[in-house]
Amino acid sequence: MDDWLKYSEEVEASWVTVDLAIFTLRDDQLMVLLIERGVEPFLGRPALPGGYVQKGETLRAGALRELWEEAGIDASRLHLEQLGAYGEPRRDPRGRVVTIAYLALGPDLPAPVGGTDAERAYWFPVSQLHKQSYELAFDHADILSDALEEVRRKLEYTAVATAFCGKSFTLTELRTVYEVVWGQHLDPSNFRRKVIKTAGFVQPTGEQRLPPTGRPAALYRRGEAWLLSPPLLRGGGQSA
Amino acid sequence: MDDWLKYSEEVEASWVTVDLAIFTLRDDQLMVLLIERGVEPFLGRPALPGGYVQKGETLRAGALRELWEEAGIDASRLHLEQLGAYGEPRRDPRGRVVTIAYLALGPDLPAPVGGTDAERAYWFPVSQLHKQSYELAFDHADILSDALEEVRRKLEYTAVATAFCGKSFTLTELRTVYEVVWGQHLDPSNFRRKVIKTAGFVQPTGEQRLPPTGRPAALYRRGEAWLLSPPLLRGGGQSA
DNA sequence: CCCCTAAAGGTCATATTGACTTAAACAAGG
DNA sequence: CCTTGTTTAAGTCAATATGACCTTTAGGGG
Repeated sequence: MDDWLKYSEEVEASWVTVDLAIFTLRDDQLMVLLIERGVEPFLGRPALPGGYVQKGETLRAGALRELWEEAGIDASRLHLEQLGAYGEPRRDPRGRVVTIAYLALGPDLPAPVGGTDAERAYWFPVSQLHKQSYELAFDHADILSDALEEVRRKLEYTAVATAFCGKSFTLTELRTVYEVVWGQHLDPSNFRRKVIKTAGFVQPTGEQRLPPTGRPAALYRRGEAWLLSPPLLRGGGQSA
Repeated sequence: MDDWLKYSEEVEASWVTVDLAIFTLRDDQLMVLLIERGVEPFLGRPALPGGYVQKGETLRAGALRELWEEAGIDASRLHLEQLGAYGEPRRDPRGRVVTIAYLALGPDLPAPVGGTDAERAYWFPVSQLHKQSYELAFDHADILSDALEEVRRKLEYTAVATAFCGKSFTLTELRTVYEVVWGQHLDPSNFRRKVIKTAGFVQPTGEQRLPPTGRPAALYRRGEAWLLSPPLLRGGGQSA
């Protein structure tokens, strides 16, 4: 640690945290997990779940642990990817805190339970975020906004939409993911055609599922491909 | 800082650094800026430029400052975007150091000059990186690999290729960027057609440039669009 | 058996792509 | 001042993909 000395005036120790923007679909709405902060600063304010990275812990492991501690969610089944680092000097009143934001997606997840630092945890509809009175703690509004944009873009050129579905799913369910996340209607027929001919996106399980009414739907599971080529572009309001 | 106390056993102070993967094109080769480390650890080994973030400094400002200090490059004209955070517990032998990696792109840049912590700085051809004997310090090989993949993907759906060109450029120059970065030949005619009809990608300046021989080429500048729709996909080896 | 519903599959005009050809604009050389 | 070489620019065309529809199929319930 010798060569740190000459920086003693300019370099400072930092604390590193992880924050999670975790999304799921509940009754055809895109929901994000928020907590009500149980400690200062921003006590009582809504925030993304997160907390300090611990000794010897990878960033990813820290994200998984915080999700479990603050909301009782086992993220091992989730899609989890890093979003980026947020390190504005004054983003945390307690000192220099750099946070690594993670993006998580999962199928219809259980109601979360509050944890140690979180008074309570709950699913909140993304569509209601703009409502005044909903000011998130720290710079979490920025993080959440970036996370949303990332999800919407990733639906286009990766198979990440399947992370919102169960192990097997119908094409209608998959299309609903796109419709809800993009907030636009897609033509069922054209959507089916594109998805099926996109190599490695989905593969039929051979089984079926009965809808409440109507013809049985074939079930699919994720294919091997992660990157979609060609991608499913959301053009300007079209239908597939 | 009160609530940090209860974590005293598990939470540790960290040092935050920035590292830069900066690319440019020099005589039709993709080059990355490397430095030879002038201090321990990894003294004498090649590495990405980078260093500690200072007090009150944003991460981005730290990246710009390090680039100037270690290679004498003024990055204010460059395209600079965050790549992600790398925080494996043992990635730095000196202790817990989390680095925020930045990706920078610029037009044919001047030969860099060595700085304080860098014995020397130099442009290195990306194509030569796999060569054994070229083992970068820390986890910089991972960062560089991620940066390369990011550049290649971003060429597809953003106008970032223009960052490799000067203020005005010919379509042949722009095409060369794609060809060098993707390592694949593109049909000049089809490339022209796509670029021109992609709204907001480029706009003609009205001026021309005389090539060493042949018909004058029209000059273009960047358009207003950042996201390309439709994107320029690199399919499977085709021509536009 | 008939009706309702949702899935699955088909049609068709238009737009886009990839491969290729042709025309245009300069410099140099005889 | 006409020819040649070279590079940019523009055009052709068959194959494919897309967007907007329509039709058929396979259930359940009355």
